[in-house]
Amino acid sequence: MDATRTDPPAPEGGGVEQELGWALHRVMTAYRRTAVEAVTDLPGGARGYQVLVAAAEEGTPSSQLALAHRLVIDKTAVTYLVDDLERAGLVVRRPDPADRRARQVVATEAGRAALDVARRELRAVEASLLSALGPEDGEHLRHLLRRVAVSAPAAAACAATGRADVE
Amino acid sequence: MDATRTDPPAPEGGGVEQELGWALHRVMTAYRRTAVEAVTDLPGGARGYQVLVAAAEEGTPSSQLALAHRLVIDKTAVTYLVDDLERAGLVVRRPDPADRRARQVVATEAGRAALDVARRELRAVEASLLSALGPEDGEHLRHLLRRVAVSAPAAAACAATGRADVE
DNA sequence: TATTGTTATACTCTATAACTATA
DNA sequence: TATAGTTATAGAGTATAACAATA
Repeated sequence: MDATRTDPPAPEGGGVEQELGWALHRVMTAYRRTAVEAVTDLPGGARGYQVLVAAAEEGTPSSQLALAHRLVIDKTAVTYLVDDLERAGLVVRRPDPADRRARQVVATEAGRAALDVARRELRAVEASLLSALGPEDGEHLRHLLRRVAVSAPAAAACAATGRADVE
Repeated sequence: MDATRTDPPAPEGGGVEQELGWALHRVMTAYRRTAVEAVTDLPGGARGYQVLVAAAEEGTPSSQLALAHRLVIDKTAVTYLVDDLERAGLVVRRPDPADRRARQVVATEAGRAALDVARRELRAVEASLLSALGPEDGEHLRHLLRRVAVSAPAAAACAATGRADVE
């Protein structure tokens, strides 16, 4: 940093630094910032990466709507992301044999290769983000975050599924 | 939730659920979603709240630029947020006696009152978000997040301060 | 009638550059 | 020349509604 800054002196107890929202925003911002650089080759950036991860899973022929629910992004965004990934040859849309409305998104060989590369770079970025914690606390943070994420109501699903009972 | 969903069956080990980015995004989304409802009275939503928190701190006559650094939002956004908060009578801009270019942002009495209300509602929202963890693990997660947030490079400051040495 | 996927549209947040007034 | 604040603008990300095809 600079030597002539005016903002470092804020070590108080009641400041914004104590706010959960502040910490979440700051971590999220730092993560996004470094992550987009790590997966800059993938269409759709960090979100394209998540779609690719889901598409590369075996045994889970995800429909686009199921993808939207799991990734907590709007189904309209999934359309764009899959468009871009498909154009890049990383995934393909297959008709669902059981439901002719639905289309399964699966990764191609090129997609899996690209995913491997991206995953490695992303893991490095994550490690550097969590480097302030030791490896143990870093793993602990991942675990706690995952628990909260799983328990959090994916409220986006309400709009995505067209539920009308949530006035 | 609904009884006829198709996405719950994804309990695999290698899925997106293992991704740090997935957990962060999902937690952040859930937080933002509930937080904006909790502070719906405040101009600027969750970010307006953070500005108000900083403005209400004693002994820290924050300039707008210092605010931008701490909150990791662009200085141009601070202008809008302070505009709205000032129009609502929650903060005022005071000239910095030591630097006629700078303007200190301080909360008014009404601002402090609104902050108290908002803070209470936000604390309840946070508790419900972290309710899946016990009170102990919840506190632990806050602590770990804070450590990462503090250590994370506030890269936004580069653009905000006009540093030119970062290619 | 309800759901999957698509398109169109708007709104928020973010990022950058250009401008002013001070230093 | 550099900094604090403002304004304008463009780009992501997000949200909603409307539509076609299918269930």
